[in-house]
Amino acid sequence: MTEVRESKKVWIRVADELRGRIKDGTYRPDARFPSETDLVQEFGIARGTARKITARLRDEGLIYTEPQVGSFVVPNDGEGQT
Amino acid sequence: MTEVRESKKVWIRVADELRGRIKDGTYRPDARFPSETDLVQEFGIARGTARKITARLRDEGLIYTEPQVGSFVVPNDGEGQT
DNA sequence: ACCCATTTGTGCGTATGTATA
DNA sequence: TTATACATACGCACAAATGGG
Repeated sequence: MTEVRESKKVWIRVADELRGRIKDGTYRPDARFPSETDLVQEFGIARGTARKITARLRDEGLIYTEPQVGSFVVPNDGEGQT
Repeated sequence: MTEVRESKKVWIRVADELRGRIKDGTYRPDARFPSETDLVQEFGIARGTARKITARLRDEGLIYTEPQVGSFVVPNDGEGQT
């Protein structure tokens, strides 16, 4: 045991990674954002943690969620707007 | 507290029961295996739990699943195969 | 071809138990 | 005690494919 996890919280690290993907265009506006299950599988985290992460990104206004449908990247690049 | 440690987990208990039915011949080779809904009703469990159980039995090679059709007991009891 | 019930696949919402730091 | 994290478990909703009439 005694694993360090880089002394950073898992949800913080994953959220940061996802935030980066949105900003660098890996996840484009209006495109589908990974489901909770997707995040669980890709990052090997618990579903509760995945929920916490999407909730956070939603709170930051980066994605929006449609219940029973999925989450999507918020349209609006965030720059070219006068 | 009331110590109740009968292998608590629901999915473990139900999976064990179903595994037994396959091995004792209650569910015969090639016969239809209960659908997720059937398991929900018979054992009073949630569908997610039923899915987890069928996934497990599938992983054990006891049943196989055809999407939109159902699950079936794998032919071959597993006895000596020359 | 069409409807309809069934069944699996998928996705989110919620709660509880356990373990760890 | 609290926060984090994972596993389990229940609920609800919708899509797509299959199969019987």
